[in-house]
Amino acid sequence: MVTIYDIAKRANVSPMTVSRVINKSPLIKESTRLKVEAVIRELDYVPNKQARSLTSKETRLVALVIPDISNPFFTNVARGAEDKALQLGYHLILGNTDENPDKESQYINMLMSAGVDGVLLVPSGEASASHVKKLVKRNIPFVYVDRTIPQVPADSISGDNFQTTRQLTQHLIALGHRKIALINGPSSLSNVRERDQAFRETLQLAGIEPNPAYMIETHFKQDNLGEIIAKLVSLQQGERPTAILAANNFIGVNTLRALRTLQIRVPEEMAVTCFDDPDMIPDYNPFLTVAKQPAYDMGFLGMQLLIERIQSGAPAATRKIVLPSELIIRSSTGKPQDGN
Amino acid sequence: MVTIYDIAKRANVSPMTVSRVINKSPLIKESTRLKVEAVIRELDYVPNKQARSLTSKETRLVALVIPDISNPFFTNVARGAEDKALQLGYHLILGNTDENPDKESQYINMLMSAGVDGVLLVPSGEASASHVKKLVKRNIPFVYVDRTIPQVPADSISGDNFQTTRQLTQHLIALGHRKIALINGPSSLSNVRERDQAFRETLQLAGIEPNPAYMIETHFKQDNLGEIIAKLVSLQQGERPTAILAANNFIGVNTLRALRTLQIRVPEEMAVTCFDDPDMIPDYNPFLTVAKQPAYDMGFLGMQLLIERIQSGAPAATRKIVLPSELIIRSSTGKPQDGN
DNA sequence: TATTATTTTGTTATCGGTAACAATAAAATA
DNA sequence: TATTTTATTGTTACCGATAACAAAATAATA
Repeated sequence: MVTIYDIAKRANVSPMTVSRVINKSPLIKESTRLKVEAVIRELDYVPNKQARSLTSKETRLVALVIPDISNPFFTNVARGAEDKALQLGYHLILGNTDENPDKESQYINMLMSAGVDGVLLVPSGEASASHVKKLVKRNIPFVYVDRTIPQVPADSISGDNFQTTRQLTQHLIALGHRKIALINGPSSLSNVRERDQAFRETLQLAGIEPNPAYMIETHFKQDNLGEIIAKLVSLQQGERPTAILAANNFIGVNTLRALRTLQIRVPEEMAVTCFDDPDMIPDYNPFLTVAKQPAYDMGFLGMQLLIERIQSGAPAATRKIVLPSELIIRSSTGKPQDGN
Repeated sequence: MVTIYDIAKRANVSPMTVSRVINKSPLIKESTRLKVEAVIRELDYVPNKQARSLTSKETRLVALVIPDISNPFFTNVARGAEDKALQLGYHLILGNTDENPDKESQYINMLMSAGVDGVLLVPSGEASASHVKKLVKRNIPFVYVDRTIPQVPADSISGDNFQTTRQLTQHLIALGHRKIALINGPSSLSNVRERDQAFRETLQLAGIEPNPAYMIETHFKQDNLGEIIAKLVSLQQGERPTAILAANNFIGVNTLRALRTLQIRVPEEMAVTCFDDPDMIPDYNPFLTVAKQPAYDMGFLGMQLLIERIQSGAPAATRKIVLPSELIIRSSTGKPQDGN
């Protein structure tokens, strides 16, 4: 490996002078700079970041810890985060937690050891608090994306869960639905709690009393919702919900799949809508009515917040950015059938 | 930051002893090991990888350089690569090139400086040769994924372009199509050349002479194919193709979009099929007939090849893995209409 | 118990850079 | 020309860990 010592010898200067040239120090004579630069090019020298980090204390590595890159929502978050990181000269390390706090904890440990300058984190629940505190203790900046751990304050960027839930619920109500089920994620997630609350409030504002049988808690992963859906549709005639609001794209798709198995037509017999588009490339065969959250922007802006913190260009107080989402009405929602 | 020196002082041993404990050296007395481990836990010590890398010459960082994580094909590659990397104790750095050789070159430079131990690369064309050679020069192992640069040999993992193209083409021929257009990527990509060749051969084997007007070269990015498709369908009556084979998912989707704009029905007036499923979650509203390449496996196995090379557990000769794909027949392909 | 062998621990130098200070060369001033 | 400033360059020590060798502590043997 070519080092500054090799360059120094060949250019007949001291290593320190080479270091100064590399770092564009202004107190270098033009002639020596040219001489050194020539040798650098000649030997194809690339500075060793490990050695630099040892004194500078920064690695220019940041991590993005998300549940699953396969979820199109997080794919877009990742792309946004990567674009901003590249722009500011940082490298992005990717980690999938699968909503598993243990895996998340393992990751955080590895990342601290790898010396990342900061972390963009989608926490997997209350259980994340303990390892997030480790980041605080080590003074490693981090930014919450999509969800937060209220006990451990930090900058955050997320969708407007209240506005979005209201929008989707009101869309269904406006179509005439009054028996609406909410299939939500685990209540250990802050965004889940907000969606739950907004859902209840919106119903009540419309004079509909929330029905506990319609409030279902599951998780945000790819999975089989057969039982849950079967139970819902097997409710007494007149009790069966006419619409389902899925709290994320995986739940939305799994709901459709379960309904198909049960041979229940969408939207005729059951309207379905969800948070986040399940499609990366939605425009060729759009079907689901969704509330599309600005995933790319969340990643992009989140990375910006993070790097500002890293470079201490951020105010002391934690910042909270909430982005609105867009309701996209397609064909999975319609009026309820007569008799319901 | 807590260092081995802090641990050493507190445990009344030398730093070297601490180092030995951390590295599980067998020549440490049980009692001192326990004593040191206690202090390590007490002070919440995490070893500094930068310092380690300085002597060990390895960072346990690997990079995945792909065109665009937003393409579901590469999303799956990424997930596979990350899973394997984690399993073997490596961190994955993600880079999007957007099929742009300059951006790719910039990345490779940054990655070399970051000291990655290896690179999983989807090269963006012949122009990649120059920066790939830099990796060779620096002795940084890399593995080609999906495509290769034949001038610069290295391990590779890709789909079976011949078998897959044959499958798709034969599927169309079996349906009765004889006028089939191939909308391919840029011929600077090895997989594009293979698909082109396999397409011609399959046609000829069926006694169909490839029509130059049906062989179109574009690129693999999200884009508007309006003009290209308009030109195709405006061909003389009896000359217009009845089927389109798109060489990747983006082209497939863009083709559908352009056909819809032109109000041409799929599959009645035009059958459409493509490489790679455009859907991350395809099972809720499947439409496109596709040849699904095992993207996850490509990432997973590719990472395995790479890390074997890094740890010099690989044979000297370059290895080439070719994976078969699966034909998924859905509703975007059908028999050609009468009169064609 | 003295001596040798074996365990276990400590010292020193090094990895490739850079900060802090020292020294030299060139330019400005007396 | 001698002296002071200023512009450049060089030296030394250190970042945190580890390899290579040295030394001390303990156990085994005579």
